[in-house]
Amino acid sequence: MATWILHVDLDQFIAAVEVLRRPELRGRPVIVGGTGDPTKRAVVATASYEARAFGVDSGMPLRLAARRCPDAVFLPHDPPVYEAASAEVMATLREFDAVVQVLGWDEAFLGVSVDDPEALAGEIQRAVLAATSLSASIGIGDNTLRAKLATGFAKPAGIFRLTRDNWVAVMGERPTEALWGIGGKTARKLAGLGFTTVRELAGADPGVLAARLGPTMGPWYRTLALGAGSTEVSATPYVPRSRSRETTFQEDLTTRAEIGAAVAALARRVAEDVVAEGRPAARVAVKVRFAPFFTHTRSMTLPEPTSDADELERAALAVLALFTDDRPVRLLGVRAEF
DNA sequence: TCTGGGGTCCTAGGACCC
DNA sequence: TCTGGGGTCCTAGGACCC
Repeated sequence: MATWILHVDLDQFIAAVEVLRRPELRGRPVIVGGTGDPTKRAVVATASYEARAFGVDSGMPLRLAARRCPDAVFLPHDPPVYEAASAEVMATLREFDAVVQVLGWDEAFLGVSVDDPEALAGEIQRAVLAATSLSASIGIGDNTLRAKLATGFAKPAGIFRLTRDNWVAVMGERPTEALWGIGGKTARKLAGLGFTTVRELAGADPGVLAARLGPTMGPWYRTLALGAGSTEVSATPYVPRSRSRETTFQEDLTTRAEIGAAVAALARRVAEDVVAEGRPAARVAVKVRFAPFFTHTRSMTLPEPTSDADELERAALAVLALFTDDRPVRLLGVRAEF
């Protein structure tokens, strides 16, 4: 039996969960994000395929989404409901003889040993659908990178296999940004070096990449283009390195008093999360996004790690005091690092 | 395009120490 | 002060992902 990595990814997950509890919305453009009011400061969490046909996608400001798709149904983001649906899906995946590594609400890698991975993928899709009424796409790969990218070709509701045998044929002429780990900024830098496609990046000189993109990241981008990825899937529970809370205000804050009060409130929410973690925080960071959209972060190592709400609040206010800019503030955030 | 919230990891410069 | 070299910690920022 051979070893395979399967990447299971739910289709339009958040929108699909919302449609399950409002069946009358099936087939309509549905956009989930913020409070569901498209005139507010917020972005799209997930759009249904019907809404995507209008050019609406995740991360887009709700106001723009409303302009592109005025007839869409806008719904508020409701994380507890998605967490519950996600837990059901993951429990279903764990019923299979597989190592399950959860990547987020709607994704997981499965490490499996089978002769016919497509047959297993089909069984998984049917089991998830039966248990949750949700549709999943499944990528099959000989490592995690290829399995993850394969899912993109499987959507919606399909199965696709990507291995060393078809890597160049499938990926070679695609832009470097198609790789998992290369975004727009890096793609532009790579293009500046003459590497536009995955095939070109695969043939790049690691030394050139290191000089321009850093000693670790530069050569790593080339290995991505070669299709290299981990063959290990780990079920080890995820241990967070930080916990944070942030808020974008509908109206910019302008006074020191209201900014201080908001940071104190965020610090106390973070303190609850730190207590829930059961480990003390070692650093505190404060993020300030000034109008129109300049973001700065300042941080401080605590004299002693702590989980105490008063101490974390005091530390957050001390870090806030390091900011001297008095422009209006549109976002504040507090992060605790362990 | 008036642009969320919650995370991770890497880079680079300066402080500090031996 | 005609003032090296290496290691580690702290901090700010960047890029990416879901």
